[in-house]
Amino acid sequence: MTLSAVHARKRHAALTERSRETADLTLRLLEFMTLEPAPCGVTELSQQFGTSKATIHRHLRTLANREFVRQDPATLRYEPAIKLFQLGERLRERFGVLGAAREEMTRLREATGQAVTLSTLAEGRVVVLELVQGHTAVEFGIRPGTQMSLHASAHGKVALAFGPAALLERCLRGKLASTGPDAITDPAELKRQVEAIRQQGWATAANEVLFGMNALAAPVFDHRGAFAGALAIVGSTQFIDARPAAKQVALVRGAAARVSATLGWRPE
Amino acid sequence: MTLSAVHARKRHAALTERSRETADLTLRLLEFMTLEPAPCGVTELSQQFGTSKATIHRHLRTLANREFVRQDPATLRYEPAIKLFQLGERLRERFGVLGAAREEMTRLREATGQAVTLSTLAEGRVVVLELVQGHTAVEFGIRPGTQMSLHASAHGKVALAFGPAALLERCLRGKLASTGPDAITDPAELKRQVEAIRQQGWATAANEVLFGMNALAAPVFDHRGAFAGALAIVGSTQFIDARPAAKQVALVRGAAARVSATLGWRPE
DNA sequence: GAACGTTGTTTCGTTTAACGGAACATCGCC
DNA sequence: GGCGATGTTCCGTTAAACGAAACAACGTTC
Repeated sequence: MTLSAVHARKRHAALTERSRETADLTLRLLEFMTLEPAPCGVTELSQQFGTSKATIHRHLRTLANREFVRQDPATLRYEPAIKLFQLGERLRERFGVLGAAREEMTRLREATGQAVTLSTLAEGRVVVLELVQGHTAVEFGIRPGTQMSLHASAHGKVALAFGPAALLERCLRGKLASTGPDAITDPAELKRQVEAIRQQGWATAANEVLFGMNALAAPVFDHRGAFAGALAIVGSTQFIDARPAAKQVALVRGAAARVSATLGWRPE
Repeated sequence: MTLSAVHARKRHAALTERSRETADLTLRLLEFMTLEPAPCGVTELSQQFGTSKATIHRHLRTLANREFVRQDPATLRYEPAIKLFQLGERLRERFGVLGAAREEMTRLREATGQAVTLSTLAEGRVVVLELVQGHTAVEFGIRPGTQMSLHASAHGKVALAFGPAALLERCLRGKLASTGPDAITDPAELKRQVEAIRQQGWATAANEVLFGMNALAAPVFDHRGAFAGALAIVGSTQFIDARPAAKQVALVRGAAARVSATLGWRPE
């Protein structure tokens, strides 16, 4: 092995997978274009990724052949195609908790008048799976696909309290970024709160994500008793107090428990 | 050039992009795994795609590095990761008609009691963008991401009537597959119906998708007057008659018109 | 209206990285 | 304990990805 080869190998290992792989560029392109708000041009992308226009063009063609992206006939620019959305929806349906929760979500909305959200824990991330709009005048827009912070949201704190222990440990080790006015930033305080949430079986997060907003979340478990997600009502602090009404707590916990039961969970 | 090389070249041209491109395999893998209901194994995939296990493994690693797929630590099998869902949701939000319609959709649901769906026309396909659940006991599950047939659904027929003329032409030339009990299969009949829909400004499709189900759809236009999608109520034929009540028609058409207005459309 | 500066696209020879066979490391099962 | 699965790694071969440069099709500018 030559010296430069050794260096190349080292660099490879060091950067933990550089853009060595060609397919990798295709994936990066797809992701970039999806996060970009407007269609992208070949030249623009070639500058962005530091490669030639020819390469970008070839990759876009590959993506277009599989209908992952499309080219606007008028502007000649490229953008993600509808297929990506359709595949994403397919993936959503994989989460059993969603099917089990839908009915209960609308019922909870009727009972509370507030918007209802369902989240799940996937790959260590809390992601909103579904939203049922509330009946209030102003609506908070926690759209499906949104990723909630672990330490500064009701969904996240429920996941910390009832999800795998490793998740909490990792979260406590990391930096607790302040995502909103009243977000928790002290690890000790977080640990204390999570413990309380585990005891009481529900969590709130007033002014943690957005000022004036609160959520009340309860855990859902699957047939093995493993954490499957969180069900929550979300709305103005005017309707969901930092110390929520006993009735609201009972409604959310009840709904979550019934979803758990649908998933085959049986309380010991 | 050898003879086999000539053949290979010919095959390449004939099949209009075979699996020549390597990135192409990555995309096919991603799509296949998403449509598959359960996680996939390397061996299984290598048989499915007719390549070596080594190749499949390398591609899966590439996908995993970008977090498009994940490997179940327990079973070692691979499945699409949550990122795909998140990207799909990003894409959905690109459709302006969705943001403009959300409020009106819940209002229409309140007024009619039926489930409300919004579709758009993307790359010649009618795709359901959003669903607002109804208040009825049994719910029809037209989930977001679903692709509706052009000729045998209310959404599709509205697209044919108010979308680009080329779409209708192409549809009339193709075969009209029967997707439900009362689906239209005769091109002449379809042409006649589409004409009527264009005149009256709305469409129904009783028993076309599913027996006992009907939908009532009206078109939405953007600021340029171009077809932007369709708004519909969907429910049992018990509630939405094949000849729907005048009030229902007025409600749906009114809602669609207000969404159009939000998009900047002004009636001449 | 001709010259220019864009854009996306194509070609082509070089070189890199994708390829598959085979060996390897685990695991579960009989 | 050996068998038959699995997923993973290695390595020499070769095919396909690469970038430079030429190209074609617009818009703009002087």
